[in-house]
Amino acid sequence: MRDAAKGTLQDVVDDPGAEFGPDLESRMHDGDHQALRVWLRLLACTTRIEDQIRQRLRNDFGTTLPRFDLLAQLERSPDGLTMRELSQRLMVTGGNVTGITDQLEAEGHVVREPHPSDRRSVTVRLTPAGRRQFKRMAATHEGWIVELLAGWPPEQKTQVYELLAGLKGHLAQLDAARK
Amino acid sequence: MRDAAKGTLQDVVDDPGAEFGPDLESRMHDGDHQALRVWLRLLACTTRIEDQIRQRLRNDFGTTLPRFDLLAQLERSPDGLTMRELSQRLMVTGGNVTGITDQLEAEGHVVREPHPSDRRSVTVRLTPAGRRQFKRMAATHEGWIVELLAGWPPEQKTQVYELLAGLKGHLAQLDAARK
DNA sequence: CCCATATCGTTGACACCTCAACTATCCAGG
DNA sequence: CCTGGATAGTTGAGGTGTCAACGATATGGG
Repeated sequence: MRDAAKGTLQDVVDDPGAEFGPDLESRMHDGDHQALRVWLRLLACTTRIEDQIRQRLRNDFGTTLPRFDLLAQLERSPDGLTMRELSQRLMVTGGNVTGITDQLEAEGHVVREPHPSDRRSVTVRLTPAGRRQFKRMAATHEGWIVELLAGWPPEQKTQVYELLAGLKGHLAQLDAARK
Repeated sequence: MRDAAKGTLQDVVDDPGAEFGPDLESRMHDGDHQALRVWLRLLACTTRIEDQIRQRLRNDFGTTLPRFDLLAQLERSPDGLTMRELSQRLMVTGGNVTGITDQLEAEGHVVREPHPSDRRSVTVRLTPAGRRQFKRMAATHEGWIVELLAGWPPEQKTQVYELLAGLKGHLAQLDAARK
């Protein structure tokens, strides 16, 4: 650890990470590994964007990000999804999906229907009101994302998108190897 | 919306985002804006890494990510930090910092001390035990990050790091303009 | 048919996180 | 001095998230 002559580190060390005010990156040390620097910056950016979206969803639509996310998944699955499928797609636990679905059901945005062939299972479906509400939010939401990501010209967005594919593939591979 | 002849979109549309199994990106539509695609992939990657770290911190050290983050901030501030400073650096609310500090204080990892000149304020400081515990975790943690980001060769890490600087600057600018 | 095993969804305990309200304290203008 | 407005930290309510335990149902091997 802390091998100052590591070579590949040098190209990134010109930036101690303190140029945009104190945030997660302020936990960085000069000798820290390149990967840690990248990770903290990635995390800081993602968190900031997520906070913006959460706040705007609250102010403009009186809803929350997880509710919006669940509606978004249902909206592109006209036949509905099981709790298990929702859990996988949202990358959260089943217990969590139960709670969010309870909320959305109480609001009248989704319904739970018995699964035709498997009595353990439940199919969650968008109501017409839920679909309307989602469509109304989705357009605005997309505008927010465009605004928040305007720090990148289109070519750079493409570049990031493709770089992230590499990371995503590696993470999926680790996941598969871990089982 | 949904202008199929937008041109700058084309370079990224070859990838419907369904190649790594169902996750957040499965909420994508073919006509969606490039920014939305980038955002969902960014979010999916960050979430996956965060989940890994959270799980390993739990299994190997019986602690949580927010507690680790708070210790990390204190570790590089030998004179301690006020609740306000912690709140800013961790990018969470003050009430949240109160709770996490309560936990860490009960565990004997940090202490609250009265601020010398401002009686409203509190200085939070690492105890020797807290410092030991953090150092033990930090080394392992860095290894995890290196492993999880191994999907990128060093040049690509540098590239991402620099691309994210642009985004971060833009977001900080939006923040400043919004007040 | 029966049973071991696995899966689906829910529940409860607990941690995290935000917001809004509140107390205590500081500070600047009168 | 002293009063109004800002700031530091805490509290409580409520949504989000995890994990572990649980009942109900499915399924495949005897």
